[in-house]
Amino acid sequence: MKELYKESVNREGFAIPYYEIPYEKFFQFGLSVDCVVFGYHENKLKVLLIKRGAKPYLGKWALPGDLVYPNENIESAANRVLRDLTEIDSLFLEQTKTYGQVDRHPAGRVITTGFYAIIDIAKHDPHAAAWADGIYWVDADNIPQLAFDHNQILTDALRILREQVGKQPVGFELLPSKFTLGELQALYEGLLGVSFDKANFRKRMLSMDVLIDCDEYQKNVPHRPGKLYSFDLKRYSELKSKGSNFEI
Amino acid sequence: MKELYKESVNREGFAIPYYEIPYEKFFQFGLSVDCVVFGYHENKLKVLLIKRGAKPYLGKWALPGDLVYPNENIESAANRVLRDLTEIDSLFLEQTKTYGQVDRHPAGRVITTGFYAIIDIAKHDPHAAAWADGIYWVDADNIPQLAFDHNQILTDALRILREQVGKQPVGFELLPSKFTLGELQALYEGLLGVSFDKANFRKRMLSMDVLIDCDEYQKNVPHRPGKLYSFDLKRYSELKSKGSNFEI
DNA sequence: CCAAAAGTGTTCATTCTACACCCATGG
DNA sequence: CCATGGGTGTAGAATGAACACTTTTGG
Repeated sequence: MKELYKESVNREGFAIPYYEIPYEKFFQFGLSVDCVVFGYHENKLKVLLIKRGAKPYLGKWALPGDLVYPNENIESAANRVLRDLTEIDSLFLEQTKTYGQVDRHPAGRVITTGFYAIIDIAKHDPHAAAWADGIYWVDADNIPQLAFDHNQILTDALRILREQVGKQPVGFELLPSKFTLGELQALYEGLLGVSFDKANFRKRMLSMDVLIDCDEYQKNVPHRPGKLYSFDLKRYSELKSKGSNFEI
Repeated sequence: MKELYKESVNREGFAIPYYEIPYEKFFQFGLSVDCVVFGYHENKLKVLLIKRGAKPYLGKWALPGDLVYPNENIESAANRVLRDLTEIDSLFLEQTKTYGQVDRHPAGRVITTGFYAIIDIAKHDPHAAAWADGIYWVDADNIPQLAFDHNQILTDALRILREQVGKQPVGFELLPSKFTLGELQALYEGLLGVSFDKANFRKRMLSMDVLIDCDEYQKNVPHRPGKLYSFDLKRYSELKSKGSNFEI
């Protein structure tokens, strides 16, 4: 590949505006998106993995992702991938990082942009899209060997999720719309791998003023039923724009 | 452009492994890097801008950047751009975000990955690379209209810098290698647009244990000379890996 | 009755904030 | 002498950690 460049472009030769250098050499990149989809179930953080239904890495574990079409924005492509899996559209979806090692894709120079998404497992039942032979929720702390550089992409996404969860109420996206403070605490503890004092955790959460008291209680639990809360997105946005940071 | 895709690929038709679909349609992307280079001078945060020496946007203000060569890693390209400007190699350089609006580049589909870098203005005197007609330090709070979507890229980089500066000692990269606590405080205040109590700021900084007392003092200042400190990168890395976070 | 998890109050230590005050230098 | 910024100590407020205790449900 080295020769491609040497043959066509002389670095010092940039007195020629690059706009007028034969462009074809530069327009050889492919672009893809890869989504790290997080869910939470039975006290454990899960990641959605597929078994690839296409070469290369046919039959191997991978992150759901696809090539971006030439007429498609990157974010749209990521949304499309998720829609193909979950049938829903407006998910929490955020760019993580872009990966461009020259040799990361066997078929040529493919750049990939990572995204992370969060979905409520109870509410959505993802199914294999056309490009996947199967789809599975895998424990985030027990990830198999993945295709391409997907282990790296996943590790980075996990780090970013953990950074965010302590600073924004990202956690609420992982829970059903109504939840108890105990469930919320278990979630945070699971994500961050630490444990909090119950009394202190509640005080902090309630003082953030982003929880709506639903005036409802758990039912059929073999212990005192917990009060249900939901997340006040509107209030959160207001406070956020005023500079609050929601540190745990 | 819409037709390109429709003509060659039927989404439902992905029973055909995409690896075997004519690949040319997907390998039409160009990739570039754009660097937001920060410096600090006379109590003000500056950004390095160029006047473009090439079409498109010839003669307009822009961020320094260039197309990535097909055999070149993204980070290497960003490093190359900076090296062309500053003649130095190992700068603080970090990816920010990737931009891929379909119509962001008039010459075709060009994705760009943003980076931010920090250099000590006193130590380096950047010069126009071949692709630029001129190069200028511009006040970060007074940025002109830039080419492409560079205003967006810059805004994002600025936000990320501010987020980082409160959490990591990024600030030290902006100062000369030996500095007084007063200079450090002025830097933080300038970056974040807030002011700190002198006594408290010093206590916090010194308690972080990442400053080396140089046992030297300022000279020829019309006030009591301040003690000079330098940043202990090694110590910082140690503490960082143990989980310290250096919040201000 | 017990187990299990909800929910609350209080103490003590730590950290943060504000502010007052002294110090060393050039002019 | 003054102006300027360097440098430090302390009181009181706010916050955080630890822990003990009560409550409500199902079994």
